[in-house]
Amino acid sequence: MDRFEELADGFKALADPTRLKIVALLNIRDCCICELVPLFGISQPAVSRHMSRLKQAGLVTETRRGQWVFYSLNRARLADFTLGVGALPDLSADLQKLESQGLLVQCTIKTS
Amino acid sequence: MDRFEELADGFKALADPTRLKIVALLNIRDCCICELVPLFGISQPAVSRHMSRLKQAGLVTETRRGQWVFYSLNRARLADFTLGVGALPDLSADLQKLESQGLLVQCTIKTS
DNA sequence: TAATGATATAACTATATGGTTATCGATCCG
DNA sequence: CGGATCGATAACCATATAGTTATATCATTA
Repeated sequence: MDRFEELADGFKALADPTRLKIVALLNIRDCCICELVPLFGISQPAVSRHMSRLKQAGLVTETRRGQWVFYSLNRARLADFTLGVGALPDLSADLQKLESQGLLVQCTIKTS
Repeated sequence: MDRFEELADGFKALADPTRLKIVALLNIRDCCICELVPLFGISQPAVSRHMSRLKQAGLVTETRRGQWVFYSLNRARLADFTLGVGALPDLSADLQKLESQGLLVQCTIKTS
């Protein structure tokens, strides 16, 4: 696969509004699938597959903590496509809404 | 359409290796369709539609000169998606190959 | 061990995408 | 005007994508 195909694949991973929102959210805080589901109007498997796509593009990494899998933004990789994270709208309000609804996971388990 | 959809549309325009090559080429020199066709293994209508996609995303502008339509890179717009043009491989060699084959248009008509 | 909860995967559907060939429109030139 | 060239559009086809529901996998906990 030549460089253009590699780059195109990366852009494909970013070429979806839901995945861009995921990136914007992970820029604020590591999240697990169950936190993201109520934010988007889509099913858990749909969120999971979006995350797989981001993972395959190297844009996120995962860490299992107990029964949850937390996803982190790979900012260095994101920079490869030089999407300035600052260019994304701030979604703090959405997270705050989740928190006010008690939907944020309070994970006390240490990273394995 | 919210900001995320707008951004996603822009990334979609960049999420194709042929279009990335077109961007890389336009970064070197304005081109018309007939110059690009022999560079890619695809038909003239296919190149034309790729260009439409880039045009719709605001990434290129067109200028008719006689029977040719020259396309220019909108670098400011490209910066919106902050793809550093420098991140793209240099395709000068391809253009030189075209030139050596006499396939570059020598347009003497002034911009209308 | 059994039940529960979080993710991932499978199978399916509808739409989007990227290619083709055929054809239309516009411009230039004899 | 008539022919030739460049580009755009139309119609079609194959594949990719993003969603769904159902189910499997893995970890926690009673």
